[in-house]
Amino acid sequence: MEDVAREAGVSRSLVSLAYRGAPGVSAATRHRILDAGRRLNYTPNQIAARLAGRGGNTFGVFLQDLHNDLFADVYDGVREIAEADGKHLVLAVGTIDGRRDAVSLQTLEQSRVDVIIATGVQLSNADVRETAGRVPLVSVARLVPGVDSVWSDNHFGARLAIEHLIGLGHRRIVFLANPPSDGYLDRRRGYIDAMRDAGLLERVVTTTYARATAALDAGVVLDSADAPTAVFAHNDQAALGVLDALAVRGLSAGRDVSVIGYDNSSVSRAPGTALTTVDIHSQSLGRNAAITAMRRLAEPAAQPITHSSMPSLVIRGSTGPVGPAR
Amino acid sequence: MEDVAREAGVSRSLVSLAYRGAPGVSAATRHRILDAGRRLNYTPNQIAARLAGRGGNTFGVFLQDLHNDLFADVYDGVREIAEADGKHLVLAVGTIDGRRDAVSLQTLEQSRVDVIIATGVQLSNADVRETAGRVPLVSVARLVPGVDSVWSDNHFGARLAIEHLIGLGHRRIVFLANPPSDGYLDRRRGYIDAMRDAGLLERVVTTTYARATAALDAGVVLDSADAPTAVFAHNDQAALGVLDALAVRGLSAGRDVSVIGYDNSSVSRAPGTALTTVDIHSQSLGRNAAITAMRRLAEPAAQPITHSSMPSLVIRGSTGPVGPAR
DNA sequence: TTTACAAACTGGAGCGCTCTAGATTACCGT
DNA sequence: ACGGTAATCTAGAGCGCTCCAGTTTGTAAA
Repeated sequence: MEDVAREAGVSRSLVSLAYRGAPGVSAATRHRILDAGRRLNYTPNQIAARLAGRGGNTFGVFLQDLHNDLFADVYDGVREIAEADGKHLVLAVGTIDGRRDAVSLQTLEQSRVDVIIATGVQLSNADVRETAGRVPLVSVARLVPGVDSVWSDNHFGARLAIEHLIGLGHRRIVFLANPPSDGYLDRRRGYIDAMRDAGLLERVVTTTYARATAALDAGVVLDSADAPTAVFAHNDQAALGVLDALAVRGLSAGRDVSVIGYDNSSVSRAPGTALTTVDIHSQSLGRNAAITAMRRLAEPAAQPITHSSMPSLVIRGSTGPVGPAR
Repeated sequence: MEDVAREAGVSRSLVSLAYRGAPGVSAATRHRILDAGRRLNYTPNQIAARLAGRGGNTFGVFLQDLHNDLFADVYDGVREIAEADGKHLVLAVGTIDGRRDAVSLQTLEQSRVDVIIATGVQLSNADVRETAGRVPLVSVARLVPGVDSVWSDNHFGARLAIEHLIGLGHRRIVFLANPPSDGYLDRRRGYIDAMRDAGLLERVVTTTYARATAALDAGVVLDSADAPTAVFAHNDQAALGVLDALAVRGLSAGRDVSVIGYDNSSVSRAPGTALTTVDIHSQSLGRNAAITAMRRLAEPAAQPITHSSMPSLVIRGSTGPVGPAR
């Protein structure tokens, strides 16, 4: 920067302003500076800028796993808003078993991002709250009491799914559940409540977040004596696993067994998949998370913000009336 | 850090060493320091560390798109190696149309990553070479002359695919191609060469990197008068698009029309998809990219490294003998 | 011409760390 | 007891930028 300043015959400060597009630099001088920079092959040093600067323009984004489309959808939403506002995004990726979550969040913290937008964190509410105590954090698609949350009503969504199945005549409906943990219990509860209300027997089978495991666990259920006529999966990845298990058995989704997912991640939209699912409007969740993050930065001391939204049912080919066969 | 030093009764330098787990700090002192840090709620500042430090432990990773499993696979491979070596990873995500690639790479450059590992860049060879001139760069799954590349022989892979189809009796085989651009022409050439060698007529239909577009373009082909009995897609995403187009038309992949993809991204493995594809061993590509990056850091002036590997065919359910019907 | 005020520009302090070179302490054998 | 080596520890410079508090220049009103 020193060199560029000398080359352009101005002070370092002015070079800084010019590169940031800040006001207070005449058009002619700005042009002269950028030209000099180009001649000297100068690239501003983001790192130094972030150390010296006041901050406020870097968002950290935590994503559980890159193999799950949902998180890509959320990211798209965050990016749309953040980018329009000139914010930088720093990514941290977790693992499907959640074992790296703490480390990944710590990385973001140590990179001094101004706010963390976290989706798919598998830490306990208490742990999330703890990091949120040190750096502003907005939780996406999960309600963490006391922490900014952009959230979709999972209890209601699960109800929506079950009522759809019941409407189709299904009575033996199993819930293929995520590992029980703080913040991810409401879909399960929604299922149980909906089943009880209908006077049906609930049956919960716990699986993991991995598609392959879900396929395995679904397989066991499908092969059991009292196999269900419908399975409600805790998310789309798991539902795809169910579809896998069906395919292996030569069974047809929607005809032989109905399967319904959750998230409406973009993969479920594909005609080849045609998964009936509960839409949490993930991209919009991402957008709202970014907006919430900005609000938080503007007012660091404000009360925790909770943005709730209602999911909706998207009916595709993987659900259908209960057939005579099973 | 100053505060922690005072609290622990040592110098700032020693606090630095203690937090980095560097040698030259007695066990007792280290413990005392970390304890003091905990008491004061201290978190090291990565940004300041990177500004002051010598560098060499931060990798930048460019991924084309989070919706394509291939890139997640590559990332997994990179992460495995990088993490084992204590390297930090900084991510930059492009867009499916490649329009943001230059900006994303610039971001990495400005974050002063020590080396960029790039997969799915849609810039020209010249442009890639230019950034590679300013910051060490290793290109993954694409051969950029003059730039470190970890690459799989696409020409050979395409041949493998076509020969498999020909072996099954197919003669009308269309190639659903990616937009022609530097570095992504070899699958197309491999297809053409293989077809010519077999005395067959080549038919190339260009599509994009988006699954939905591929479905559309495949649909047009499938509906045409001289519809093919097999389609070879430039990658798995496009192949999934073909599967979508088939599903919409009530056609069965493998029975009515054979479809073969490219990449063996993890989604193609799922039993519900069962896509025959060419395996580029993406995770291994990622691992080798990380290793190459380290080599480059160790010897900045060495000749460009090219790591080639041979793809292999993975036969699943989406290909089969040409039927009587079509 | 003088005064006033905005626009354009500058110098220097400081962000929180790492690194180098040197000062201190501990420990060993003789 | 003593030099010598290794293990600890410390002071201070500097990484490349932004920010603050000015100083200078330009321009319009008096």
